[in-house]
Amino acid sequence: MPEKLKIPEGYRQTKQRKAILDVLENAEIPITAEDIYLKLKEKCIDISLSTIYRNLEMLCKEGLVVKSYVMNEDKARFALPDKKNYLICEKCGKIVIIDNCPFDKFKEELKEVHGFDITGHSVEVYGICPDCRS
Amino acid sequence: MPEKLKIPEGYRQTKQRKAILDVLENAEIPITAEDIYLKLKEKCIDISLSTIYRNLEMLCKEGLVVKSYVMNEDKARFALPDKKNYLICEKCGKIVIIDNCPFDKFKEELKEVHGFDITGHSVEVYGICPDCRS
DNA sequence: TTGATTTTGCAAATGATTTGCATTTGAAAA
DNA sequence: TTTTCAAATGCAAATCATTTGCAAAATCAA
Repeated sequence: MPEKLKIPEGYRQTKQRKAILDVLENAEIPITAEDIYLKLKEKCIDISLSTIYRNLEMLCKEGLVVKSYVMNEDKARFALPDKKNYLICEKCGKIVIIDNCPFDKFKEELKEVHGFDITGHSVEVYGICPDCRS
Repeated sequence: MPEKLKIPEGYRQTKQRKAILDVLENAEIPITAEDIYLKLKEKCIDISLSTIYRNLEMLCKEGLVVKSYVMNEDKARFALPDKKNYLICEKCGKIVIIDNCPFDKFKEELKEVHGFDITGHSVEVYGICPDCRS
């Protein structure tokens, strides 16, 4: 049961904003701006693409959403932070979320070696999914 | 001493192709198509951007080059596979290559859990570099 | 309810990347 | 070496995701 995300302090509660956040909360995998547009259109919520992009930008800046790119795709994908690490099948494009990303263990080591304070990371793993292998 | 990369079998040896590969071999970090264009212009090698993009696409398909995106940047970066994992400073944008990516150890686990045959991965880590912290 | 301010929608602008096509070039064959 | 032809290039135009300007609509505090 995912706790409902709140629109960050200082921003107004618009129905578009809430609708976008709602789509992101219910998405299984990272989705594109257009995916959001279409999903909302299905629910008869009319919203302009620029509004979607503007909100996505705001949500990323506030850290509620993470933007990423998939190889050979020409558009950005957006997801809540817990869905930012994923496997992509090179054949069919299927995306599977990696839970419990082991990368966290590596943060300390990175800090020691490079002196960076790590604030976040994004992992994309490519492979062939079971369905495509057979 | 990096061994000179060879243009893949089945493709012609053009001077543009060799020049692009040469720039990539000498790059410390992932670079953009335009970086390549400018670097070659410095060396008085005139080449069109479309040729660069076409070759980059080919090199990616052949696995000699890896494409990636950096958050808040609007263009793709390209690098040899050994430079595909990196740290990015959120303040100054500095990029530092991660050698010996620990992710390899995780491949087996991913295969077991999700059934994917892993073919590659890309890791971007964000943080604040030592210079920007102080 | 009002008013100041934020958001939105629309259409136009942007900018990286792609594509069509005529011309040039590499390399296999003669 | 010369010939031959598919592959590669350069240029300009086309694409297409994303951004931006601006007037109208919506939010929310007073």
